[in-house]
Amino acid sequence: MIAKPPTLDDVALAAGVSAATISRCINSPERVAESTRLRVQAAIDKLGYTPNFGGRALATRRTNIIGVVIPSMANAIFAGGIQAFQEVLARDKVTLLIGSSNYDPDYEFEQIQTLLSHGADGLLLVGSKRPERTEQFLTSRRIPTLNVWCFRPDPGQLFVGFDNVRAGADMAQLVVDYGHRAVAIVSGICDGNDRAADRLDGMRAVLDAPTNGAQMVIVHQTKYSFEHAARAFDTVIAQSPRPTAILAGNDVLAAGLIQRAKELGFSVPGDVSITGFDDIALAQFIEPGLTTVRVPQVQMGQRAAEELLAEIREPGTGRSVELLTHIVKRGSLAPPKA
Amino acid sequence: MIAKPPTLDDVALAAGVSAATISRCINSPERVAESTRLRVQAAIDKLGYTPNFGGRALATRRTNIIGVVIPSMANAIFAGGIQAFQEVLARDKVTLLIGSSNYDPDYEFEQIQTLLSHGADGLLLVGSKRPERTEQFLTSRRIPTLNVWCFRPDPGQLFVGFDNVRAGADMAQLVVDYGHRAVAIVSGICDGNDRAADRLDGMRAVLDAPTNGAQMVIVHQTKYSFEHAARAFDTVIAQSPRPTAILAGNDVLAAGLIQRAKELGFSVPGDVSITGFDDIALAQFIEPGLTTVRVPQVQMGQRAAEELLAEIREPGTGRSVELLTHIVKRGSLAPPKA
DNA sequence: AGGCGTTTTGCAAGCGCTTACATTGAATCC
DNA sequence: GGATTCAATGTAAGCGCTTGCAAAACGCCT
Repeated sequence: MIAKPPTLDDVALAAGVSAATISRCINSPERVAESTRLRVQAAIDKLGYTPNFGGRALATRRTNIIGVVIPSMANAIFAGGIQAFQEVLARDKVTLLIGSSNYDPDYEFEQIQTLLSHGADGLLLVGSKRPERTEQFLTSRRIPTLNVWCFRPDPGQLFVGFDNVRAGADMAQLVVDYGHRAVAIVSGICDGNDRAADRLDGMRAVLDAPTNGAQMVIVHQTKYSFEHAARAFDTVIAQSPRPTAILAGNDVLAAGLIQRAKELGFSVPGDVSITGFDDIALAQFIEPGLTTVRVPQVQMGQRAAEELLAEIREPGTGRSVELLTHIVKRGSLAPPKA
Repeated sequence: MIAKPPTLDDVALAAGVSAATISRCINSPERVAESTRLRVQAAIDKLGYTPNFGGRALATRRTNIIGVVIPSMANAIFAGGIQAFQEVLARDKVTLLIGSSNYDPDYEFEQIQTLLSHGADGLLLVGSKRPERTEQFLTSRRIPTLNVWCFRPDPGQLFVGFDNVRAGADMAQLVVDYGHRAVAIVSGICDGNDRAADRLDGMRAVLDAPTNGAQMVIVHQTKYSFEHAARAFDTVIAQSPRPTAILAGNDVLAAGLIQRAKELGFSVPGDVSITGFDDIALAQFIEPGLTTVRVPQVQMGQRAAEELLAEIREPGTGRSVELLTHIVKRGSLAPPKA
């Protein structure tokens, strides 16, 4: 015997008022007389009523659900930011619908469609560039969308993030300032990943600048995994001239590089310096500690939530926010020997 | 000029058929003639139609959304499992609504309510024990619910997990077998966290068994953070007799303990052995590598998805699954000196 | 050509909620 | 005391979709 959940009408009957009054009790209690409100509340409690989601969504055209597509849940990079994002949303009873794209633009598109077909009121996406098809879909649907982990002076879009180009350049500059002349880059795969591409661009610009006297030995792109990073190390270290520093596109890569380096008997930073990007928890536990770019994850998540909520409630009111990164110096970067 | 998204009727008009036919094209294409289906599909594409979520939810009483409440997104412990869970669900176009409880039963209850009020068809929860109030709410709503990260022979509930008691006992036994006699435990906070409590119970049972000749020096409960773990180390190491091994309730704690130990000049495992639990990515990067319990996260996520889907489609068909853990030996556990 | 069984399609009744508008009744003002 | 306000409540029209039922169309047989 399945008890069908009570509906508005059931409550209305029990409280001896019309359904509309119940609805008002829930959505704008101030428009209802104190006495009736109490009576209605009693009926609601007695029946254990909760509003039906579909009915409400249908009538209001709002779901209070925000969709999020992150490249991956499997590593810790996005976790902190999402946690902060969700905490802010939870205050407004807005909930997260989450999908992951595995760094694949096609799959990202699919996830976006799924999220929207599930009624998301707005979208949080990572990065700024996506295929034409996706962009079109997004604009044609006029869904409030906010991009994180990047920042571009693009008036048409909303960003809460930081300048990957500059952050990459900063790190490269630091490495050059330490005296490294032969430098390698192990980047994430840039195709379909503007953050990786931007970081790489920034690093490249510095290393290629003739005034720095540095040489970019090799740029190696690989997937974000410890195993791929280990293999990348083998390739990179075999170059000639052998790089005295390796700039990694993120901390996962850096961790993999360091581990492999040690495995092969290279000392870090003695034989080779290695830098990361993101400052995930891992960075401080690796031996040596990872010199890396700290990304203001929590702040990014919070601001993103605020701006996206604003944009959803009143299109046009969300603001783009540029956050700053800074380099955290630990032991993995040092001047080259001799 | 806001273009209202096209509705079924719009498509019907465009294709010259009735709305019902469009609906059937989408939901059971085999019941529609090839020729009309093509015509309808063309109209759908032309108008960029996507079904309205509220309408569909209202009519079918299904949302294809599954709610998940995890204790925290901020650390990596649950990420892998959730990723696997979501991958399986994505195949069936089911999406995840995620909330986090911050290890607080009250907050968990709130999140559960929010998820259900957002229309979740089913629920994935971590752990098995929750306050009476929560249990009642859950059963009164008859929502298909599956618990992960634990396994109990409770016929009324659905589990896909492992036996934390046994896993904890196994690790304690290993430590005793290595010859440790003075052992400390740094556990997560057990109140409201049955996984932590179970692990602790398992460890305790072994250490208290008189035949083992071991002594449990102290049990210290603390929050899951590196900082808390560091402080826990200070307390634990000051006991007398000084423990030669510390069993940590999870890897985050273990990592914090090891870091603090090294900071204070203790060698691990020379002066003190430290073990973890969960085998997160961090475990292999710490120096020394962490001896820990590997939890079959991915498998757990996948099976959980399958069983929960089954239970939702046909209540009573979901099965509980017990998975096995095993210990991964790395460098952090060794026999005591002398 | 008529009859039969089998698709294929349309009709129309909801699903549960919100909200513009109408109605009621009480309070306020000349 | 009657007109005027205004707050509190009710009425009813959707919101967009699914689905049981009935009608129509079709293929095939006699």
